[in-house]
Amino acid sequence: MAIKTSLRPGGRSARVQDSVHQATRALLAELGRDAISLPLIASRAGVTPSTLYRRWGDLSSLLADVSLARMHPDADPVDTGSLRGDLLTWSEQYFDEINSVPGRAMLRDAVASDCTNRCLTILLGQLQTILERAASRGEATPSAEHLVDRVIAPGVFRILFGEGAPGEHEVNAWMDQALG
Amino acid sequence: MAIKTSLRPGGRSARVQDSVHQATRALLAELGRDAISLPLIASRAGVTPSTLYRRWGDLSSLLADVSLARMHPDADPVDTGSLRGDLLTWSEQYFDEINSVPGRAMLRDAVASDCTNRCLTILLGQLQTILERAASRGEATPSAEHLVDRVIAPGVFRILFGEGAPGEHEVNAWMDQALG
DNA sequence: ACGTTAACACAAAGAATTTGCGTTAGTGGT
DNA sequence: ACCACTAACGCAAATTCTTTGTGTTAACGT
Repeated sequence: MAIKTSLRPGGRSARVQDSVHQATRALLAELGRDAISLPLIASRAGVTPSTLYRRWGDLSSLLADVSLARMHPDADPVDTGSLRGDLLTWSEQYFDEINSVPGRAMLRDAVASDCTNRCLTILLGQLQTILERAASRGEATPSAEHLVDRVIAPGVFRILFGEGAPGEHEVNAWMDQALG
Repeated sequence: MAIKTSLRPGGRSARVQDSVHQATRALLAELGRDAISLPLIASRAGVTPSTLYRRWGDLSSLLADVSLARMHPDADPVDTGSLRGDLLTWSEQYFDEINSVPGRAMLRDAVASDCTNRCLTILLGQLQTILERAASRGEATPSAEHLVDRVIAPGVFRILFGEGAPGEHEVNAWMDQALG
């Protein structure tokens, strides 16, 4: 179910959201993904379950929302001095993250709910900052969409459907083809 | 949850499975994905809900199992006379199918449960028959995994995270690069 | 044919989800 | 600053889903 982008972002709604997000992260760390329920989060956050059901719809949507919110303020991708280096270190880190147990759980929740578009937006944003940095260095840059098609998509597909994250060698080959 | 590959595939288990699969397909067609529940399927199939919970675990796993079972006996990919033609017509059909509303629902259920490996197996099987046919014609053939990385993964990624299925022109370009 | 046990039925207990209605507190207008 | 409006929440009852314990059936091996 889609997250309701609150039409009234004022005091109380924001407080509830903060409280719920915080409770979710705490329980996620304490008990793990499979041991938490929506009423449990509600009681920890000091709100009634019906509030969460009306606002988020179900557990998957709430967890995806919380995970994606945690993703935003991550530091900018490291600057290695070259586009190729930036992309390689960033993608390695990215694949490692979503290949971890909580990472895969987040992916599943994101797919189950309907915030895959937010995932893509965040992803494209990260790539964009890398690409703009490269452009400011005078390097020739492909489009972010091209990188997604040639590198990110194969990696994510393997993590979701295949035998875990792609090897470093393979990512290198994909990257060469994408940049060359 | 993973599907329990019944250690006792004899009469009764098989009958129950048939009944459940049939009931699921019927309800899926009558009411749609979002209106069916596990107890509902159980009552239609003439079994108790606890049987379904013990055997399939949850609704996503059951639906994914039913969908994947429907996928197997599909006719072999059409023979267009060339590897490139075979792959293009097959992939177009494949993308159309998983981009449909029930197709996307199936994908979500497959990701939510743990039968993504079965998805990949079926996929590789289809590609393999196309590749073997091409090999028997004397054509040079890439590996099935390479095709997955270069063509299938980008398409599936777009359907899951992006703006729907890739255009025919784009698939053509991907295919050219994968084959050439 | 017989013993073994996986798979199922039944039912009760427990948890999650939905829903109706009253209340609180942002929001916009005066 | 005050007031009217209503989105968002609290509460609680009703419903539905899920789990679990126990007994029974029937498939499988010998």
